[in-house]
Amino acid sequence: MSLKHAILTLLETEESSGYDLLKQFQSRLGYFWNASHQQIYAQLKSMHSEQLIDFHVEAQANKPDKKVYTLTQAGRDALSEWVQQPLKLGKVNDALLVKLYAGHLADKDQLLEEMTNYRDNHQRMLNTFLAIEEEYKNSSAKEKKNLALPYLTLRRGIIGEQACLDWADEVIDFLHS
Amino acid sequence: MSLKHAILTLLETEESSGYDLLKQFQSRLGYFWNASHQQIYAQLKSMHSEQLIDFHVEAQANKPDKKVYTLTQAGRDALSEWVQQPLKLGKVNDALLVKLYAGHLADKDQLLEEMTNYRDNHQRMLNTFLAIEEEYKNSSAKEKKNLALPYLTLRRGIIGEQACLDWADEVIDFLHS
DNA sequence: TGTGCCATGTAATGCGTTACATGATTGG
DNA sequence: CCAATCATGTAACGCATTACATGGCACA
Repeated sequence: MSLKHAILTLLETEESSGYDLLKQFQSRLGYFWNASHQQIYAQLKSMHSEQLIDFHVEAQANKPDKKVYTLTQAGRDALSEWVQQPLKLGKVNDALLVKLYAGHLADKDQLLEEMTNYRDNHQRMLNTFLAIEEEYKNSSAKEKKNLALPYLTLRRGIIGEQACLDWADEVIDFLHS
Repeated sequence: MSLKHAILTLLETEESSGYDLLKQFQSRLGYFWNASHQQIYAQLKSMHSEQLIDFHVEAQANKPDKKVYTLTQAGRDALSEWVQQPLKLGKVNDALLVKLYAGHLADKDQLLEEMTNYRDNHQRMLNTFLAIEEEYKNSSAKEKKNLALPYLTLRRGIIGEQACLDWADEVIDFLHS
């Protein structure tokens, strides 16, 4: 049950609405967590009933009202307790690899298209991450210090995406031969 | 719903019991799919009721009987149809990155232990994969040709694990500084 | 007038985890 | 004698996906 902790982590940095959290997951945090709006709203509701978070409604000009959530003390405590606990290894479930494994049942062009599509998607992600890295590198020494840990998670994204591209190139080469 | 297709893929290569499938996921296929025995047995049951697979009971000396499953024609068809369909991008949910992001709430030693543990696990995986790669490289030309696609999925494992190690080293360096 | 963004939700179904349950055989 | 491996399952619960639902504002 870690969507809960991902949300606590984001709220610890800044108060946000469900919609804000969604946007964060979709953009710069896409590397480490993904969740649908339905999941997020449901989770916020249940966290509120557990009193880990609180909210106030904020009216906006020309936009719908939003519920802005903040951590309670109990939420802060739950988060630091969780950070202290050891994790177990995450599991890998990669449908693309299943498909490749069974690739003799598809035709080469089909697989090639799948692979180039995969490559393009990861190239796009990598570009996004590299742009964020540039921003980080151009920030002040003080900011760099504050953002050191988030920066390391970004590095995971960059290194991981680069690995995806390297592998995709190997596969594409093979399929072309 | 892809555990189903992962199982079809394995059965397409060779008939297996639920237990055999579990072992395959745990060992050499660990990189691309993981599933618990409960999940596997439940899935086999439901696939059998959909008539994608068939089984016969095999008695063994000094071991419990086992149910050996094989693909039906419908199963074969379902698999090739699935291989033909485009996939959507898999989602990333990495609790370790959430933890690092919120790492200012933990103490350095705690994080270091978590990271070295992570590093060790991935080193172990990498070693396993490299050993399998050696086997592949020493096999006959004919076998190499047959195993070309599974070999590419293994490459994904090797490249991915290497990326984990590189990243872990960056993080560990940072935490030591 | 239609597309897309902002902003929030409910309901049904499907997938995964945890806990519980059994029982023989092999090797140290 | 104890632990591990082989081999199979049920039941309860929690997490994720898909489909359905609403409604205003901005921009072309």
